[in-house]
Amino acid sequence: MRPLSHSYFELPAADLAPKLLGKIVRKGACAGIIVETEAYATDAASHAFRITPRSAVMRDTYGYWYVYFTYGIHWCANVTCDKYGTCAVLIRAVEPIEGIPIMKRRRGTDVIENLCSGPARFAQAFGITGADSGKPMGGNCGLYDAPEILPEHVVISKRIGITKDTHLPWRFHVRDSPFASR
DNA sequence: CCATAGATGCACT
DNA sequence: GTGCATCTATGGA
Repeated sequence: MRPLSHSYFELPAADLAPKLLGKIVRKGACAGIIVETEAYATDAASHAFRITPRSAVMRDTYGYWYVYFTYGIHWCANVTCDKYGTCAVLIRAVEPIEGIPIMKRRRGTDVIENLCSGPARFAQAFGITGADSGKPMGGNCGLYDAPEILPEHVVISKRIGITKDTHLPWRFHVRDSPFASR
């Protein structure tokens, strides 16, 4: 399994987000196919709207993990990108492929469709936390190459769970995937 | 099926 | 002190 070419991460988030659909994400014994992403740039909904110590990795890197804690409970995992800008792609849902028993144990459910169908569910199932933030792709945790999803199978819609700049069509998911969020 | 409330803690203002 | 790039349980139709 070949690591995703570093040139992918040079792209702005809105270009990279649909290209990550169909690619493999792996951490340790867990692996899956990315089926839903969102792009965040310097729009008002993004943590990069104003750079803080937490979000500085979005400005300073591309091809790194940016993992943040929210709602007192959840971790959400992004891939930083854009060689010349400040961007990240949020991984919102994944189709589980390997390490499914581990995911079931971490998530506390046997329902496969619920293991990784949401950004915090995915992070919990894969064991991704703040300890992974600020690290480059590769090693224990990274993205791997796989065939692209055909454009006619990519659904473009508005981002979910935000209150600002809700009009931007920056959510991408695989049509009819039972593993996407709802 | 849908809608709402509560959890829970940290970053940021 | 405010507000989350969320999830789950619960209650009603």
